[in-house]
Order: sequence, then C-alpha cells, then structure tokens
Amino acid sequence: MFGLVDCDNCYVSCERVFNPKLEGKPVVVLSNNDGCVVARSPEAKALGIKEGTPYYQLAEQFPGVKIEALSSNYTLYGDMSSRIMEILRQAAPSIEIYSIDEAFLVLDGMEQMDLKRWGEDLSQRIRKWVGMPVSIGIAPTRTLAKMASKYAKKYPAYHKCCLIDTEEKRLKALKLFPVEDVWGVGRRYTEKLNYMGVHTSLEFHNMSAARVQHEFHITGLRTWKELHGESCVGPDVIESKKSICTSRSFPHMITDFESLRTQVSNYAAHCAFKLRKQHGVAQLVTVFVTSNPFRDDLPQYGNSVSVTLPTPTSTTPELIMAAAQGLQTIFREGYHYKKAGVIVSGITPNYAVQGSLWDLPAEKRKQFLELSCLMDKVNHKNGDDTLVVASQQYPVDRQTGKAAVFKNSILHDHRSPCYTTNINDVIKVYAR
DNA sequence: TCTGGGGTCCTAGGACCC
DNA sequence: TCTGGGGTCCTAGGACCC
Repeated sequence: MFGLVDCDNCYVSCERVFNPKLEGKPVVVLSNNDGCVVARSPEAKALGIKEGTPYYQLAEQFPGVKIEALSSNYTLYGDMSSRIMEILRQAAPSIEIYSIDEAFLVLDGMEQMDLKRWGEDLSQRIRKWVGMPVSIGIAPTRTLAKMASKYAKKYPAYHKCCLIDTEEKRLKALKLFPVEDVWGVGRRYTEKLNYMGVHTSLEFHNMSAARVQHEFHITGLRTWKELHGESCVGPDVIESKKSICTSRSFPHMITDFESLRTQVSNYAAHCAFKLRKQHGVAQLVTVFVTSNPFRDDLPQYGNSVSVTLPTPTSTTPELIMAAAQGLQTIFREGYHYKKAGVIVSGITPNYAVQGSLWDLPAEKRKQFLELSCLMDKVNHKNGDDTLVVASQQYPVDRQTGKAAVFKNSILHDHRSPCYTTNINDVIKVYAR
C-alpha cells in the first residue's frame, strides 16, 4: 500500500500559521514579482478566483471584495515543508518527497494495521505539531492514493484520510472521479479522452489496454494499469537533478545587452551554486531569452542556445562565461526582453570528471573551484549574494551608484516575515 | 502599468555507424 | 529503370507534474 500526504492550500496555510487573522478570509499567495495567483484559500476558491489569475485583474474581477494578497515566501514554506517531512519520516517505513507540499509513503509491512485510523492520527499529529492541515490518501498504487487524497480533501466525513483497500471502494472511487483529475492525465489527454467520449476515470479504466497504448503510449498505459491496481509508476526518487534551471521574469523589460548579461550571469551563478550543492558538474549550459508575449504591440522574439563545455564543471566563473558567450549569439537589438534563464545539464558526479585537451589549465580550474566554494561559505554565513562575481552587478548605474542587478530585482511588496528562519524578522514582528 | 518557476519522461526523426 | 539492412545516439518538441 501507498500513502499520499498532501498539504491543504500549502502556501496559504503556512501564512495562516503565523498570522491567524487570515483564517476564514479569502487569501491568495502570488508568484514572483507579485505576478499571478499561485495559491488560494478555500474562501478564495469559493469566490471563483482561478489559479494563475494575474494579480492586477483581481480588483477588476472582484470589485469591492477584500482579498488578502501575499507575496510568496519560499524560505518560510520550505522550512515548514521540511518539518512535515521529518514527521512523515518517523511515521512511515519509507517516504518519497514528491514536491514541497506532497510526499508518498511506502507502507510495506503495514497491511494488517487499521490504516484508516493510522492516517487520521497522522494528519492530526501534523496539524497539531506544525499547524498544517494535510489530507491523506491510502491505496494499492500511487495514482489511486493520489485520487484517495483528493476525496479526503473534499469530504470532511473522511476525517482527512481516505482509504481504498477493496475492489468495491476502488470502482466506486473511479466512477465518481473525473478523468482530467487523474494523476498523469493533463490538458491534452483530457481533450482527447473527452473527444472519445471518456469523461470519468471508470470509463478510462474500462478502455482496452491496446487502445490506451495506441492512443496514449506507454505513459498513458501506465496510468491505466495503476487505476487497475497494478503499481507501475515509479517514485522518481531523484537524489540529484539531471538538469538545473534558474529563470526569472523581469519586473521591467530590458532592451540592452549589458543588463541582460547581468541577469544571465546571476542565473548562471545560481545554477553553479545548486550544482555544487549536489556535488555535480555540468557539461552543457543552455541560455534562453524571450520578449513579452502579452505585448501585442511589440515585436516578439525568443531563442535559446546550448554551449558545450570542454570539461564538465561547477565553478561560477566558467558557467558565467559560457552563459554570457551563449547569450551573445542569441541577443538581437531592438527587442524588449521580459524573461531569461539558464539551464545546466549533462550533470555527472564531480568525482568522475573526464579531462579535455582543450581545457583550462588544471591550476586555473582549481583556483576557480576554490573561489566558488569560498563564495558559498561566505554567502551561507552572511546571506545570499554577499560575494558575487563582478559581472553579476554590471553595469553600475551612474546616477544612483547602484548596480543594475538591484535596479531590476524581483518585486515582492506583500511578503511575510521569515518567522522560522530569520531571527531579525521575528524581532521586528514582536517590536510591532 | 501589471501576466511564475522548475522539473521529468517519451517519441520521432535525423545523423551517423557498419 | 533500378539504389539494403540494421543498429545506436542525440536532440527538439510535446506531454506531464507540482
């Protein structure tokens, strides 16, 4: 049996733990730059606020309604998440962390227990110890466990835990569950299934395996098997990432190469940091830029390029240089750029690096690596971006004397304090 | 004025090999 | 007029997830 633990309205619930005044009100949490809605309280959902709604449209769509809007605070959510995961680790034989607000539990050897009761207790414990409401689904496959958790979330009578452990329950659950809500069925598959006259997961379940395989390939067939109770969707427990991406939209559009290069340098530096953190090195650096697709009045442009490094590396200077080199080949004058990003891939462990004839001298790389690790240490101790490579803050604004990077940094005007990780934030709150 | 970020997997088709 | 057979690897794009 598998369990799936899912936080209810994760980001909003995190905020409410430390600000109880938000209870019972429509609350939304916004994406970077306070761009659009990424999380909603039940009250906000009831109002009809859709996920992904641009923040500025809320006032137009809901005139006169008081909606609490908060900037996202990932430091807080990440810390709350790790507390919950720690409880799960102690509760289950093994867990697979699936995302910041979800984890699968592998319940091997617990089949004889009263799993319904066990799940209800676990949910209550998390609520009591961390303050987070969670819904739990338990079933023979991960896909069915996901389905069960949605039932647990929707119907209070389940007491936060829904168990699918008999044929009867499985078929009943399938019958009442829209196929588009099945894990593994996205927008495109839904369109196709609806066109074929399939609307509930039971109808999908009743299709022939051959037909499913033909129309939806191996991925669709796996989902189909999972609904039949055959476990075949892997946990994807990935110790180290196969690719690492850092990308951002800019609050103000960028037209000049220097400013864009500054942003790209920062993203490359961040990728390098994440890479070192997982003890990896990357062979490929991809840079992409796009204009603003919402501005019909402006010419559109988007492009990407990959730069292969002679030798895989994780040093900040090398990855910045590769990214800047890539940017040079795709940058075009005359466009208003809204977003850029850097992806590093071809990742291997850093102990198995194959050298190259055309490489940097070993001594130079060693220096770069030592420098990068030193930066990590200083930045960990004193805060992000205490030490940066010069190109990350170039050019300096002649009027203000401030670096370009600060001129275009992310906006988050409604961010809550980092209650659990920053003592200064906590002191400020109490002082108020 | 203002529209997010970060991943994985699969498949088809092209390049290349003998 | 006619131009083989069998394979691997890589990449872009499309699907999915949160």
